[in-house]
Amino acid sequence: MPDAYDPAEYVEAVLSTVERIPRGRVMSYGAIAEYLHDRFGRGSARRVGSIMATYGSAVPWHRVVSGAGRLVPGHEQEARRRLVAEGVTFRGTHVPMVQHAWWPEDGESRA
DNA sequence: GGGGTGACCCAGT
DNA sequence: TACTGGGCCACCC
Repeated sequence: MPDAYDPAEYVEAVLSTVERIPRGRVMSYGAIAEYLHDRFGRGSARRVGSIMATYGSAVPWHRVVSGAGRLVPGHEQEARRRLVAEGVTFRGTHVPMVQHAWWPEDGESRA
């Protein structure tokens, strides 16, 4: 398909995806990149991280963690506080992804 | 146009 | 379990 790819649109997609993460669930940068890659044909975990660093403040950024379940660098305390309040369990300093990982098409009765 | 950088990820040691 | 190296891709000098 032709290049109908619009950078601003990709940013919107990332933010809107993060907003859809339910309370008590988390998504990794790589998962978001992979999910959006199906529609945009582009994108990488690094790009998602970069976008979150710039525009993340407008969305539930604490629900986005690394693939290994580590919290956002520089905001670990804040992120942990919010996640615990939402019922997320911790194993040491990281989130057990196998238990809390979420996927857009899963658990959401699509509108 | 070229090179450094980053809220990443995976495999190998 | 923790660290390292290579790959990745868009952004910013």
